[in-house]
Amino acid sequence: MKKTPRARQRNALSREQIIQTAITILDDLGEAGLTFQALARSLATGAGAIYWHVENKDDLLIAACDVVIERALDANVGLTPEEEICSIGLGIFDALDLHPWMGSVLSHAAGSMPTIRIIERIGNQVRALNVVEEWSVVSALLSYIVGVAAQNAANAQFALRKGLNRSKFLGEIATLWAALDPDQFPFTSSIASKLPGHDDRADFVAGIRLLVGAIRRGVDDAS
Amino acid sequence: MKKTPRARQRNALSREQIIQTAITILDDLGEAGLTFQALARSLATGAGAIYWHVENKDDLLIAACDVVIERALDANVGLTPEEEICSIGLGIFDALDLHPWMGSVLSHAAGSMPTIRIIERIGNQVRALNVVEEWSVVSALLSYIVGVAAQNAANAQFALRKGLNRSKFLGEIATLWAALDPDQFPFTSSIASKLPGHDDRADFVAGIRLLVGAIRRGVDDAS
DNA sequence: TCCAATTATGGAATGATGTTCCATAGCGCA
DNA sequence: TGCGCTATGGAACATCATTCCATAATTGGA
Repeated sequence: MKKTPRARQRNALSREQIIQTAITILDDLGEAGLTFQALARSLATGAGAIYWHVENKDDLLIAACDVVIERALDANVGLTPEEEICSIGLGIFDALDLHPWMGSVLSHAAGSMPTIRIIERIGNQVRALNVVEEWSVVSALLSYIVGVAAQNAANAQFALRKGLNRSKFLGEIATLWAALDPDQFPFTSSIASKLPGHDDRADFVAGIRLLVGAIRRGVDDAS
Repeated sequence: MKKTPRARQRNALSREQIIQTAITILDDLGEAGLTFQALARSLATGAGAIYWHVENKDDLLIAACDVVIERALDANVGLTPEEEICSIGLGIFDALDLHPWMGSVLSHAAGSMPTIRIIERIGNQVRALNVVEEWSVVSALLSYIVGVAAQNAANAQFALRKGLNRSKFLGEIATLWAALDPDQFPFTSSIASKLPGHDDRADFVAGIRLLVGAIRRGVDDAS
């Protein structure tokens, strides 16, 4: 037996501890706030020591993302497949809203753990719907959910970096859009006023329902 | 009159020239390849000079993105609104596939020019459909199109960075997924084999058609 | 035509970051 | 007690974006 992971140092530095600390820093200071120096300071150690437990920054970010995603997905059961898919989507939307740094991580984490977890949850519900092209449907739902949630998170992150709250941020964009040349950008300039009061979360669910409804209809048509 | 933008230096350094060179570098070397040093070398100047024409790297990236998006959107006319929306989506999908670096730029460019251009094009078509909740619909389409296209581009970028071509990359992920514990990840492990042969572009259009169809149906139901 | 102001340049400095290196400390085991 | 493995932490390194600054080119006015 070579593998005896018993107590090592006095104050053991563990991968889990590193990931948790990273999440705290990311939540508090945003994506740019997580540096190996800051992380080392928080953990009262040096940057080099962290690399013993973590491959590199990407590895750390994906691991952090995975922890949060796992938590976000463990709730909701006993609903219809359609409602469950909405619930999964909302769970991810809210998680990204709370942890905006996850957006860019999820985008660069193709095929890795956090994505797999989401696919698995959606996939099981889609399978329960007896769809023919399972993977196409799951792929579309995954892309929509992650894509929209990430977009929303990016706005939050952007607002945070500029020290504005969400509504101030949307107000600034609205002002910008309202000032556009109405001849060149008739639609965008006309829609500007509706931007601040807009409920992104509600539209997000509406989009999922649209997709799920269309899928359901496809199944019904075939039968 | 203070503003006389006539010929300045012998070999004038212009914003347009900088942006074009940046696009070339981004296409050739990927996102990480664009540094101010590399850009200065290509332009036979110093890094400092570039800052006279460009605010910072984000500004440059957004401007580069805008040029490509503008080109990608200037085609197609004379179709039905539904088909035009599909066509716009495909234009963006293909542009991101050809220029994978645009994915992360578009995600961080909320409310700025490239996004405005897309919204404008989609918005005009949606308006032609006489939808009640215009902005909600446009918002959903925008998110889906940019989200899915960016996700696809991220895969391409990731594959590029690992020196693999697209199918080798998908094959690697498929192997990874196939090796998952079937008890813990029944869906993902079962779907692994279908990953490499999968046509993302076709599914992308299918998703748009699903959304557009649902919107259309909503309009018909109301009338 | 010459001069001062403005516009523009390019290369050197700055500061921050991810990552690697390395001397050494803690710990289990013989 | 000493050998070897696991860990540690801080210094060193290379790379960037960005800022600074001395100075060149150009222009508009006297």
